[in-house]
Amino acid sequence: MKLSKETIKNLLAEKGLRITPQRMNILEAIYTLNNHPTAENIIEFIHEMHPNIATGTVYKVLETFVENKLIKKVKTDRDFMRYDGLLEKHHHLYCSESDTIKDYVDDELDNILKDYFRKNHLSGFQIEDVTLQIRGTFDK
Amino acid sequence: MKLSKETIKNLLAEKGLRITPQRMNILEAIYTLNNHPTAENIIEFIHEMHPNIATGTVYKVLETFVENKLIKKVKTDRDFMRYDGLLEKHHHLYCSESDTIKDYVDDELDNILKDYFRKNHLSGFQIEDVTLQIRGTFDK
DNA sequence: GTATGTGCAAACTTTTTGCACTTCG
DNA sequence: CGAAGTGCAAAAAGTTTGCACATAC
Repeated sequence: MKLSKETIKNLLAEKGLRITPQRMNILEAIYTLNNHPTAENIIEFIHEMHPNIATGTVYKVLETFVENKLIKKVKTDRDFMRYDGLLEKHHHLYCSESDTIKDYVDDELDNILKDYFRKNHLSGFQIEDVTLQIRGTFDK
Repeated sequence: MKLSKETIKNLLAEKGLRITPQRMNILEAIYTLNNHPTAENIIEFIHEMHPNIATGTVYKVLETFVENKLIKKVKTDRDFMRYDGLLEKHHHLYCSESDTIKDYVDDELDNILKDYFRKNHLSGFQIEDVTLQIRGTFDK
C-alpha cells in the first residue's frame, strides 16, 4: 500500500492540515509499514532516511492524524500504542503467539452484523461502529 | 457480582495458586469494582482497607491471574491496562465520550458469528476466540 | 508576517524488576 | 522447612509537555 507523494499531500490537504516534510514522512511510513506499526516502528523507519525527526514530533503528529481521522489507534492489550492507516471498514486478526495483527475485510460479515444490530437494538446505547477482534494463531 | 471469601478461595485453589491475603483482596476488588478496572482503580480500592499492599505486588498478581485465566486484559486504545473478571463469553461496549466499557452478552450473536466463521474459513488462521468491540455513546 | 509546526530535553505515567524478607502449605 | 509470594524502591518503557526556533501559507 505504497502511496505517491502527491496522494499523501492530498490526504493532508483534504483535512486542512499544513503540509510539512515530517507529516508526509510519518504518513508515508504508516502506509509503507502498513502492519499496524507502533510509534517506535515509525520512528525507526523514518530515522533511516531522516535521522533528525524528533520523537516528540512523531507523537504529536500521530495525535493530529488520529484527531483528523487520517489514521486510527488500534486497541490492544499491550502497553504500547499501534496505529492503523486502513480507512476502509475492517476487522482485526490478533495472533496469540506474536504481535502480528492482520486486517480482515468482508462485506458479508458487515451486513450480518448490521442486520443483527438492526433487529437487536441496544437500549441506552447509540452504536457508531462495530469491529471484531478475532484472536487465534497463524499457520506455520 | 460480589463473591464470598469462600468462592474466591476456591477460584484460586482450582488454579493451583497459593491463597494469600493480597491475592484474595485483588480478586475481590476486581469482582466488586467489576467495571473493567485499571490497576490504579484496584490499588486505590484495596488501599482503603489494606493500605500496606504494594503496587508492584498488584501488578505481579494481576499478571499471574491473567496467565491462569482468572481474569483477562481488556483491549483498549488508551495507555493503561484494564482488567476483566467476567469469565463468560461476552463482548464490549466502548463509550466514545468517556472511559466506560460495558459487557454485552448474547447467545444469538455468538451463534451467528460461529455460523459465519464455519462457512467462511480463514485460510492460514486458526480462530480461538471472536469478540466484538461496539463503539458508541450511552444515552444521557 | 503570523499562525502553526518542530526539535529538544525534561518530566510524567504506567509498569517492571531485583532482592531481602515473609508466608503458605 | 522450602518453595512461592510480597514490599520496597529504583528503573524502565512509553508518552507528553513547554518553550524557543523554524516554516508553511
